[in-house]
Amino acid sequence: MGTTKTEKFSAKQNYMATLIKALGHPARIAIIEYLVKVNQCICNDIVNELSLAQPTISQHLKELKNAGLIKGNIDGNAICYCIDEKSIEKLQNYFAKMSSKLIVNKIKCC
Amino acid sequence: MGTTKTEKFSAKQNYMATLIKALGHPARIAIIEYLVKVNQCICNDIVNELSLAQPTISQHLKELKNAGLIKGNIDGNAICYCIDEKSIEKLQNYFAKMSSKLIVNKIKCC
DNA sequence: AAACTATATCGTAATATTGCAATATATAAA
DNA sequence: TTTATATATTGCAATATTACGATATAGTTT
Repeated sequence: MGTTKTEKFSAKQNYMATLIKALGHPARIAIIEYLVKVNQCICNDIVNELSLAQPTISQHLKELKNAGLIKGNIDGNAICYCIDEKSIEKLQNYFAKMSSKLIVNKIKCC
Repeated sequence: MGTTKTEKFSAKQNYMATLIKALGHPARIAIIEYLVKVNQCICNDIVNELSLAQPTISQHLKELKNAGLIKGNIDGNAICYCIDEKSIEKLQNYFAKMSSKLIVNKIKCC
């Protein structure tokens, strides 16, 4: 009890849920939006931009990275982060497809 | 401690996070995909489609409804659920805008 | 090497989420 | 009006998430 029953859903459904869940927090939305704006930055830039403690930002970055939403490359003693565009494209495609299906099926609800 | 610091983020960021978070679970992804396919249905149809207990489905429907992703209308002794298309459109627009910004800024990361 | 900078990890408290049995509520059908 | 059908709510156990101080790790600068 208490754990998500992933085995009951398709691999695609679980994958999309993971990707979407990683963005389901305002701090991570803010991080992604900041990265879109500045293209690339180091963790400390985000710590200065958002007012959350460094370990908190680090933890959010880890989740975004695990989900495949961002990439991180070592750059001296810092780590340079940027968006993994493919993941955003996947999200865009997912919702675009869903939207078009909704338009086609447009039958008034109930 | 332990609570999301919503006051540190913009209303738009918090709103998008709420909408996205509601979809960040495979059961809710499956419910939405099912609703896209069948256009409208009652709770019991979903209970039969997914293999989760009725109270679990009811709880997921509540979350989807609170986030504004679905609508529910009383229909006899049942409740007819359908997708609120506006919310899906918002998600589509959000990621489409983000994608186009990423294409414009396309500078190799790090 | 010592001091500085940047980030990750550990540990922990507070809180939230997930899933379901039991039960309540409300309409429909017999 | 009893029975059946459909959904919501309550209560609870298991687990996950959020946030951060303290600390570890690793490269940079002086």
